[in-house]
Amino acid sequence: MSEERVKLEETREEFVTQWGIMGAQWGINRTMAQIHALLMTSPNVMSTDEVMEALEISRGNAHTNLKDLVGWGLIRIVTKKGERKEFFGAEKDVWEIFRRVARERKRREIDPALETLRSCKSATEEMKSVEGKAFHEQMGQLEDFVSFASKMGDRVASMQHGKAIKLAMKFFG
Amino acid sequence: MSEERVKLEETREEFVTQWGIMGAQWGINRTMAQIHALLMTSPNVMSTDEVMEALEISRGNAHTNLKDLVGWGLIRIVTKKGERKEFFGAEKDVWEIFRRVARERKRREIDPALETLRSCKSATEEMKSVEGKAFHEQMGQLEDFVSFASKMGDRVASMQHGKAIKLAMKFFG
DNA sequence: ATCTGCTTTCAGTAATTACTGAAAGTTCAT
DNA sequence: ATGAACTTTCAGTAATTACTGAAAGCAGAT
Repeated sequence: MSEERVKLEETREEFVTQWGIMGAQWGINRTMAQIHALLMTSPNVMSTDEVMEALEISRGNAHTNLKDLVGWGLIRIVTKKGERKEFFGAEKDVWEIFRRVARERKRREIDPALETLRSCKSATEEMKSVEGKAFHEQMGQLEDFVSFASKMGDRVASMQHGKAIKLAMKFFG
Repeated sequence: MSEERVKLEETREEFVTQWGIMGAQWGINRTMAQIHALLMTSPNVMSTDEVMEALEISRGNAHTNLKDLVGWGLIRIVTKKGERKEFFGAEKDVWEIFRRVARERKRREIDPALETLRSCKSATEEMKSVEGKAFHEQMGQLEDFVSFASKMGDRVASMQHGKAIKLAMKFFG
């Protein structure tokens, strides 16, 4: 039985590591992704000190990344009565995780990018040269695509899990 | 008329900068994204030296990132007859860009991550403890979601632009 | 007012990632 | 074989990003 414990912990570490790598590839800081993985697979909420110990990181690092994760809406602060310290628990439902990430990335990254595309498009609105027209056209296509994808994302992210599944079925069927 | 040139170049720089920022946020190296932006908005193919000059970067840097972009299928090498040197031209169709990025990210990042999820899932297959079962279940949900999303991506990416638009219309309609 | 237990900040440092530039490699023409 | 015109590599360096740990801040208990 304790053998099982050991194997579980090993497996969990494998997962934490891989989730960290994946996060890094997608522009999320490695530690943040690892903390997320840790909490996602923790049966109980964890304190800052527990996170520090599990990942062998400093208090400052743990603190910053925990608060960032709260900012992304991926974990929540839990206070136990009688205890002064904060505990953290992760959202475990994958669909909900997806929705929150989608929403935040849109807000933080897509919207500003769209702003630039629009500005570049309108700055070249009246141009007469072939180059100017081509550039304007290219900006228009990018803007259309990005804003379209963004709207799609919104739509999907605001659906209930069940509805999304149904829609997906149509797709494959 | 030359005033227009100046404004166009300024605007193009704005775009190159923003595309670089966006790339960085999505885990792509800034310079690579900037070169991509530059070539996407260039009426003609460009040589390594022209890219170096336009972005004020070294030969090594230009070379590495140009070749990486070729690896992603986002730009192609063009050789002019009589000329020995290589020129580079970007795919400009946004749908095609999307398809290629989707395909590459799947191959490079999603598939390996899925591999780990499956391995973690099967390593905890037979566990009897509550923690073991919960972990196994969580891996299963993640695997289902990731592989589902990946399949969806495949599907969309292998569609013709027109078909995708139709599908999207159903969606909004 | 002071202490205790915790959270937050941040200057300094470490680790990682990206870039430079020069040298080596390649290819083709003579 | 030699050289010209390019491409490729890579050791060294710079820039960026992430982390540490100690100090400061804060809130409730005494």
